[in-house]
Amino acid sequence: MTEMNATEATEKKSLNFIEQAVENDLKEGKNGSKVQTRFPPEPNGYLHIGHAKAICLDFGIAAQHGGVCNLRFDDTNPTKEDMEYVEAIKEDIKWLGFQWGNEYYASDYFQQLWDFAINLIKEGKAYIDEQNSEQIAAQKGTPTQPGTESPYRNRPIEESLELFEKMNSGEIEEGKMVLRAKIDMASPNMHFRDPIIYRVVKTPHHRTGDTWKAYPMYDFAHGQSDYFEGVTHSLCTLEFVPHRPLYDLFVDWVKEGKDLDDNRPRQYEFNKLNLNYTLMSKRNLLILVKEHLVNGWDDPRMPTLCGFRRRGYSPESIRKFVDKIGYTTYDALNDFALLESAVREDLNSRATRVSAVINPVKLIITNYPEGQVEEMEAVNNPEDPSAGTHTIEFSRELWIERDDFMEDAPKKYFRMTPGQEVRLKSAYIVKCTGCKKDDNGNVTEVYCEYDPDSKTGMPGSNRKIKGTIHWVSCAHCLPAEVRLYDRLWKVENPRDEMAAIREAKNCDALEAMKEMINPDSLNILTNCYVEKYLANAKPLDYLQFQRIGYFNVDKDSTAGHLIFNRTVSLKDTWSKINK
RNA sequence: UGGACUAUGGUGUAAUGGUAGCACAACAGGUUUUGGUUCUGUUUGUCCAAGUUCGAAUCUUGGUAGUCCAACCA
Repeated sequence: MTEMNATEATEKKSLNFIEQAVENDLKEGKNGSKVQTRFPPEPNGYLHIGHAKAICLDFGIAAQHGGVCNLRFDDTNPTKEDMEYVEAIKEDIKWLGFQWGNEYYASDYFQQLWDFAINLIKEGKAYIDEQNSEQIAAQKGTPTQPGTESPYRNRPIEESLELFEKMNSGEIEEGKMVLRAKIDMASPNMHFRDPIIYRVVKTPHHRTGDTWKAYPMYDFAHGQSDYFEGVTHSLCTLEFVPHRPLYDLFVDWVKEGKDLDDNRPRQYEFNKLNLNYTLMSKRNLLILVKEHLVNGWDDPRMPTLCGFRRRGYSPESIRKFVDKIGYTTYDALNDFALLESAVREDLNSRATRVSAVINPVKLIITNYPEGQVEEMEAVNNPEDPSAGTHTIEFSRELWIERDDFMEDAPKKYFRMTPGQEVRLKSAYIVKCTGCKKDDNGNVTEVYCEYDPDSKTGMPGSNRKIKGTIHWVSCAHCLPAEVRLYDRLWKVENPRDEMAAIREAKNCDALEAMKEMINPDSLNILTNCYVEKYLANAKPLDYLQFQRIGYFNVDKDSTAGHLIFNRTVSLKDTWSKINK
């Protein structure tokens, strides 16, 4: 854990149920009172915020007890995996603020797992099944009915041994045979009904190439890998609860006499993250990317960590959010507003305040001398005096937000309207005198007169003025593109909704997605102006466009074409009143 | 109609047999050179029923509702 901030570290709170279980294990002296965890992603996609929840726990539990958390890539299915994902995953974990101990790969254990499988065959605990997947599935039974035994279940050990070698040598085609553990076809736990533990895959593996043709399944790799590494607490999400007895069984088998009874990994399960208006599963995110419904894994509308990063979320805000939602065994649906409150809270304390006008209309100060330019002092962050100030040029012609002028304003409108005084942030108090309109009645220019004694810092500025608006000087600003994001999905629970649509329309995932997607999730504004101070802003410089929201420079931004992403808007009580 | 798991304000989460608390959201007000921030206050909750107990959100039983499990995915 690298950069925990003070509030995170000192905020004392009750232990979650996993932390309590770990404390308890320690007290009982299990695993020699040692803690070791692992974060085990499959390199088949980019990490999303649900993974962040797992990462915070895996690394957090280890750190709490002076243990280590290793990174282990669960790369047992070469058809889906790629080194591109390995690199991206490592980058995202580091960005989140965590450092793993060792970097392991399940593929490093292929030989050990193979040897173990051979032993099981020799002990009569595994056999080669030559049936196809349909036959095997049919014999599996149903949750309410026991399965039936494969005709190959009791074949001679020598035969299984020989065929297993052939599965790996390339002589056997994919799907023609599998290795199954001989357990219990009548078990109420479906995972015990002679689970497939090895299958043939001829796609080259991203690390081991074509060395192997027979690959272990998840259930046959995970527990053993944990055991090989010395993992004590194997933390995963709730859908693996039914796998736990199998996890324990295989660990028992692989340990067999080789280690102390108590020295073993134990699986603990917590609820995975569900966010409303968000689709989380990697399978579906992959469809979004492949079908170009979004612009890549790091599209700022994606719930991926790289998406949040590009959008302008800080790693601290994501950790804060994860900390707030907690870990339980309840299948919760979290409110996206909680994540937004976490990022606002974090960015409020650190973002540099700047001036940007995203929907401009010209303001002319009719009594301000033409050609005159003043340098005004702008506070970088009122929450943090040490952040200092920067200068911003002021002149006769300014851009202000179109929203900040109304010819006929309602009673509580504190902004620019004829006859009303308003403060230009960090500059002068002005009184609106009117506006000019085109033939269609659109306002083209707004006019005002300034009070020369009211400059910020001078005594004359200490007047009570209801409204303060931001501005940039027309002759001293930079054009910019601003991208406003809204939720990607129209429905609150896209996961359930998608299932419902697919059921009702008998359609594929893509079609259901197209029906749920929010057509207004991206709004590109090309006619924006920002103050010159932003000429050299970089991605990951956290910014607040005053009175608008938090923004971040997009990775595609250039000096000649500035692009900003809105991370999240500021809370806006006015728009609520106005409704 | 098999097994496993779960149920606390709108949402999430605490309470470990002893005052139901916190955060977000919502609402009202004060402060404010961001209608931001901040501060104060308000509204809203133990799924149902029976039992055990001096005492139950917590333990028991029975309901009800939800989640997961029948991939040669992880």
